[in-house]
Amino acid sequence: MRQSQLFVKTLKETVKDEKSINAQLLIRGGFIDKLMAGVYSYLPLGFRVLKKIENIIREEMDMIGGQEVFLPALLPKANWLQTNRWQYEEMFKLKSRGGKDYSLGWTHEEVITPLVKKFVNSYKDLPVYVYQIQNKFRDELRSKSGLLRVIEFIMKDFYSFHKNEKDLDKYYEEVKEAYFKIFKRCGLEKQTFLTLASGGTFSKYSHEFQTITPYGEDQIYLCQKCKLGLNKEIIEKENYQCPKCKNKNLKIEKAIEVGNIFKLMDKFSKAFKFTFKDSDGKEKIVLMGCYGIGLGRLMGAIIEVYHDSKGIIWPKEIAPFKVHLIQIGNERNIEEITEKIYENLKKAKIEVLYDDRKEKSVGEKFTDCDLIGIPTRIIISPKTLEKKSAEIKKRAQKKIKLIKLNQLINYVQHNF
RNA sequence: CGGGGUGUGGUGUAAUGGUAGCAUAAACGCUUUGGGAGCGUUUGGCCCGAGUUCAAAUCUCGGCACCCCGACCA
Repeated sequence: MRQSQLFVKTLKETVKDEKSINAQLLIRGGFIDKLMAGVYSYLPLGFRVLKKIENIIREEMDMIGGQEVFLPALLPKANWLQTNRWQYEEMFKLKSRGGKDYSLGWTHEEVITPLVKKFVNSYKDLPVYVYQIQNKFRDELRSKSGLLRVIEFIMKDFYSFHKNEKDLDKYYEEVKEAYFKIFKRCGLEKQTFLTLASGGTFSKYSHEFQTITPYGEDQIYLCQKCKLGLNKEIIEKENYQCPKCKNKNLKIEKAIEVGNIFKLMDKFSKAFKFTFKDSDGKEKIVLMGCYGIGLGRLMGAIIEVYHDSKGIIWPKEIAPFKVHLIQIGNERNIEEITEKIYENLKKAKIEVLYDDRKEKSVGEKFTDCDLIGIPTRIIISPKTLEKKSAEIKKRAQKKIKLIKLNQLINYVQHNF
């Protein structure tokens, strides 16, 4: 993509109505735009990142047998009455002209449970794994911290249906592993810890995936021995000791909840009378699990972890582009050479953002480059051309390297 | 929802009752090209409404919006 054609421009200064790092950098870099408190538009660069995250999640969910669907966001009152959640405070409600009540979906158990029930009669039909990636609406009392707490957001919600607890337990562990893979691919492997949370009425524990950053809004207690995280309710219940390894050396860390998984057990299947005929001929209740990841929050969390004073430092797999190609100097031979490199990078299927802006000063191009945070920077300038080379620098590192022009594409293909 | 704060060109700011100014961005021209470069010209603004006053960006009231802390977040 040519930077000269990007309709969104970077901002030089911090905006005054955002304090959080993720919002500042995303807005200044032209990744997102705020429509109102807690509601953001994703702009071309930001949408590319979002799609990268979405695809990672999709691949890992498909890998464990997930079947992707797309459920409505506009939901009927009747289903919420059935589970007694019509009065839930965080739910946005609206009325049609004819006076019918609707809600915007803040979670989808009330849709997915009766849907799957329509097709499942026998133990032979189980288990079922279904997920979607879709907008959710939650009437939070206070949106805050940029993408970390919003009222409209894109969420991957995954639901599993099982014939018994053993099967649910086994699958729950598989999802846990898939989640670790997702966070690893997003660059958060070292910072993200499985954390025990209260399971509510469903089971003893639920699990959160907490990413440690100084700017997190949650607080967890990380066991220094087994690296299990505990939230506040749990440590009080467990008497300030890790329930897994009985260690008492717990360190308080600030963290962002980037995912959570629950065993719903029969809470929703009961409400919708979702039963099946088991192999012993008996009618039994279906057991459910649910597994969520907020995509925007994950994106925000990544920035809270990966940035410096100049801007974002995207992890490789979710960066909007792999390479930021920058032309310095407007002499015709420089332009011709850079254009050719741009075309060759595209032909080699390397995602490239090409700063072909003629009127911008060198300093501004560098500043924008650092702000946008694409992993690899390639510069073509009179200086590099003297040596028939291009300069390569990684965003996360200081050292620069000259690579001969005729080896450039090959080098990029094999090293990044 | 309780508390605190803030609304001035696209962005960032100044003017505290008396001519709305500066920087930056944008447009045009010329120069310039390894860390937001220079000169000249130009365009564009007081969140909304009511009130006080000779006079309101400034004071009062109401509304709207945004940020921060807390509560809330199966």
